[in-house]
Amino acid sequence: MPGRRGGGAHNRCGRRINRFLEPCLLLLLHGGESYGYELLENLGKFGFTENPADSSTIYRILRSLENRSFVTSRWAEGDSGPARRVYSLSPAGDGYLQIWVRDLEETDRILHRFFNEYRNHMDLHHNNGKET
Amino acid sequence: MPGRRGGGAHNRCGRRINRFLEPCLLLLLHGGESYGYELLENLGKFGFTENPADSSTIYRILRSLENRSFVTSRWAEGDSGPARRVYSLSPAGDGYLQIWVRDLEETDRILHRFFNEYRNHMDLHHNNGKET
DNA sequence: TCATCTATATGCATGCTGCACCTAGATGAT
DNA sequence: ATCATCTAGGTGCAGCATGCATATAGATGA
Repeated sequence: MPGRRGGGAHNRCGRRINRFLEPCLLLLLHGGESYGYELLENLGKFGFTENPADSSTIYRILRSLENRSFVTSRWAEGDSGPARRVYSLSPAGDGYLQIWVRDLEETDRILHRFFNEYRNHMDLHHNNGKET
Repeated sequence: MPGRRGGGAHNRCGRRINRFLEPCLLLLLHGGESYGYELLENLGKFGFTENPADSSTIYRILRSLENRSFVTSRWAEGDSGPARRVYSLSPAGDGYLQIWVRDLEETDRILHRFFNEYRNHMDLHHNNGKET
């Protein structure tokens, strides 16, 4: 299948929560300036199964954050290897991270309301669920 | 702005978690057969802010579930109003709901790993966070 | 007849994301 | 010198998910 191109989001790994990589990157940058390639490696902390995202997504999110003035960037000569575009969190970006956290907390509440509905329902019907 | 059309996903209400309406509908249908318009009203249980989704999304998800044999449908004359397309959960659909639940539990773990990273980081830097 | 509620459905635009691919500097091996 | 490989950043494309606008149409009551 050589013509097989694109294919969209089959791997739901990074897509469970919409734009989730964005707050992860903001949080990493809150710890100090960094650049795309390094951020990509540090995203492992957030414990997705395997590597969290394609590099293209990372670079695109970083540019998007810069367009909205949530980060700033400068070119820096690497000690070794090609030059790096180093990003720093701006005060506005810090505020945006706070907004993201509150948004994710709301997501968490929604998720748990679902779990409650589910358990409630399964308790009433007390069939199904796990017995094979 | 009369020409303003489309506009995509500005309202992130239903989009926090990807395809989240699907497991909600499956859970509702686990409680017994129902139809689009009624399901739309019952989605309120899941406590999104305001109404959870556009009706078009609901109808499309239901057809998509039917294409994958997770639900079956039949036409039923309403006691009042137009005919309804009544959906029932299939055994495969029940299994699919279980898969969704496990998937959402994984999403929950990822979310909480983020919260842990966040709190950890903010504890260390013990500035920022909430003091205005 | 007409407005309104119920009910289902389609068209379009936009946003997000993964895969394939491209460019290019640095580094070490052959 | 040439080449493979690692580092680093980036673009193009396709596909999916979704909200808004709109269309269709039966039922109901003013």
